[in-house]
Amino acid sequence: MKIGHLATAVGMDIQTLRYYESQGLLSEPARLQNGYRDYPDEAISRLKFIKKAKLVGFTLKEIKDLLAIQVTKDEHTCQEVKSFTQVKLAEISNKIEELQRIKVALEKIHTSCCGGDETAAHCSILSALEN
Amino acid sequence: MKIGHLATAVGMDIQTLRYYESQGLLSEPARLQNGYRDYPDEAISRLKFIKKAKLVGFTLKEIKDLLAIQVTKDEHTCQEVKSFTQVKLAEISNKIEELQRIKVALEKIHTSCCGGDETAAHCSILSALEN
DNA sequence: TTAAACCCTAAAGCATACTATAGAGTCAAG
DNA sequence: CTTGACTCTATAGTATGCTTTAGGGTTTAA
Ligand SMILES: [Zn+2]
Ligand SMILES: [Zn+2]
Ligand SMILES: [Zn+2]
Ligand SMILES: [Zn+2]
Repeated sequence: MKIGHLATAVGMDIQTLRYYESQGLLSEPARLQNGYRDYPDEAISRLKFIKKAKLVGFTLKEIKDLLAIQVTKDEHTCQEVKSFTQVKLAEISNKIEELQRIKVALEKIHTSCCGGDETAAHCSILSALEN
Repeated sequence: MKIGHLATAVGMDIQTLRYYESQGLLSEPARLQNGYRDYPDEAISRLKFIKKAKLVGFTLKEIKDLLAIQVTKDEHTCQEVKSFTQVKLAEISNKIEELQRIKVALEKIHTSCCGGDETAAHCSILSALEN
């Protein structure tokens, strides 16, 4: 399978596939005599795995590690795999908390402003940022 | 006031101040005869404004715009200022929603995994990413 | 006088995940 | 035989907010 075909099959674009290869997420495929990449069918499932993992927030580096486990499942444990989701869940929870903190602070100054069309000389948002 | 003093006063470091200057958040200060920057006292409050604005999620570019309004409050309206917090609130809400979507999806696959120390051959996390 | 502490500029590096550009070879159809 | 579609490599650019590096001047206290 040539790269354009693969890209279409998985809904990614060609440069992205070459980029993933450069980052070690996709192993170097065989080459045709003209030098074109020639992917095996498994490349499709590997890329779908990558897509799903991205959807749940994993970085490419993490996905690379997950893929390494996936191809040698027998040599790894559920514990090991679960620690990935554990860590990522903690990260995401922290991000959410941080954003909620920001949101609350922002809402507070937002609601205090009259939003009118008089001059901002008395604006409580600006005052809040000044003090 | 020299840059080191100012940096200490606001708890930022020197390079950051020079960076802010390069980005137009801090106006170019006067120079001493030896070429050293010589900041007026107002630089402190300006930097505190920047810090607070960062804390509620504004980017440097947005802060630059807010500062421009702040120094000419009379020529701007509350409406105008409030639109900044409005937009930012929407952005943050979206980010939170996206993260919560991810979190739910991740929790789902996380809890389905036994987390045991047998081999990952049957791991439901890997299966979830494969299908 | 000399060493530490402070200041200067310009440019590059970092992290992330691509995206774009330049310059060039290959292939199939008309 | 040429045009368009496809592929290749290598390199640089994007966004964000710094941080680091390199290579030098200046000031102050001992
Ligand atoms: Zn008002
Ligand atoms: Zn207002
Ligand atoms: Zn298990
Ligand atoms: Zn498992």
